[in-house]
Amino acid sequence: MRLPAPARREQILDVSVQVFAHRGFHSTSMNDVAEAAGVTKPVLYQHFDSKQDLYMALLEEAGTRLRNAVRKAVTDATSGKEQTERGFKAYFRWVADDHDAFLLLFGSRANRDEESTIAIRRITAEAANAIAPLIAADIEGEHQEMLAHGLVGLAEGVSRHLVERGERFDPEVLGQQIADLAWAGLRAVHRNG
Amino acid sequence: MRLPAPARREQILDVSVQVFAHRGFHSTSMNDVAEAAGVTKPVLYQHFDSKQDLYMALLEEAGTRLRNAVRKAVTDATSGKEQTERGFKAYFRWVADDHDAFLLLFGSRANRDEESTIAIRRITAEAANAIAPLIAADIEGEHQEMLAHGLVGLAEGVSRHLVERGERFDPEVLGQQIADLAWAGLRAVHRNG
DNA sequence: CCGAGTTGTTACTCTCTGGTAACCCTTATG
DNA sequence: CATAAGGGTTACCAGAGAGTAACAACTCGG
Repeated sequence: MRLPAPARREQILDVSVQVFAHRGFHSTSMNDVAEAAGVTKPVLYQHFDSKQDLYMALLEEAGTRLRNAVRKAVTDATSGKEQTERGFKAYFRWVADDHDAFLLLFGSRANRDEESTIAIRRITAEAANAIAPLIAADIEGEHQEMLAHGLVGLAEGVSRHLVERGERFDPEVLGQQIADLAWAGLRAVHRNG
Repeated sequence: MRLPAPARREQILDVSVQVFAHRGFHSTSMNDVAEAAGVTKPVLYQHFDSKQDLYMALLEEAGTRLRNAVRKAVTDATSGKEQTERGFKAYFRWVADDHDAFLLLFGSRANRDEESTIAIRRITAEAANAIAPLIAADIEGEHQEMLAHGLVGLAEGVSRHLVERGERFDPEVLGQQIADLAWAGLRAVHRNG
């Protein structure tokens, strides 16, 4: 079945995010991707310079979708607590909806070389930076950042556990719970620190 | 420099944990490992059946050290809160001491194929199972497990952030803080859930 | 209905690297 | 000083997979 170039490009992105998400970067050959897309290898190279290039495009897209989802949710919240709740809910909604993208970025099969490591680290760092200001302002910056990365890890750990076991979950309920945990936890650190 | 077989085996393990930790599985060739150990490839195959076999041995060792460290610390604690504190402190002490092992298991360069994914998942699951009982008993089992994985992720996120940026930290102080966060957080989930 | 541009395929090349066969040192021991 | 025995090396094989050159086939405007 023939497709116009832009459509084919989109289809390749759609298909390859699935393949890479489940088998990882190194275990997936360009032939695998091509086969999954119903074409042959050279077609891939008409749209992407290299395997790395294709992979980076996927990471970029996934990261953007995550960022937008959370940013949009957090925007019109008034209190810090509300931001936290909305943020986590939006995050888990993204995980539920964009399953393969989650696995691509944070799944344990996400084999990473130099370049992709940096890309993923950047995405994680962005998430952490978005969270950092929520943490009590009288904690010093470096510390804030560290705790923020902890909370990102918290959400990541929960999601990975659920997604990799294929368990269903309600993003609203889950988000509320984890937000509660995070919020109360942060206040405790604040008090005791 | 010639070495007796057991010593050579140990040396290979020592050296390769460093190499794999920093460059990841797929980006590290057996020649790289051999070179780092100051020998040639066939020597490696006198001690390990395959690259995978060597890698699994490293994961196994690292996992055992982590498990022992935490288990030992938690053993003679009376209250759940004390267990939490000791557990996290021991964990961060392990991270600080066994740097490369941490990166091997949880670093973002930890490229994983089928087999190693399973091994690492098992280690993480063990950690989570150790934590699960600490979580208020009136939360149902599946939920407990999920929160436990979240806390593992929390510690992982904090460690990764610190280790990959090469920042120094005091395991006692850090462990106390994260334990505070976890403990207070769990109680909040308990109340609100 | 024709031909130019675009989509796709076949059939390679080339490199990298895991793994091995065959051989060479060094050391200890009677 | 002969001789195992074990530690180590050189030089190779074979497979996998990224990337490409050359060619085929569809389709759409004129």
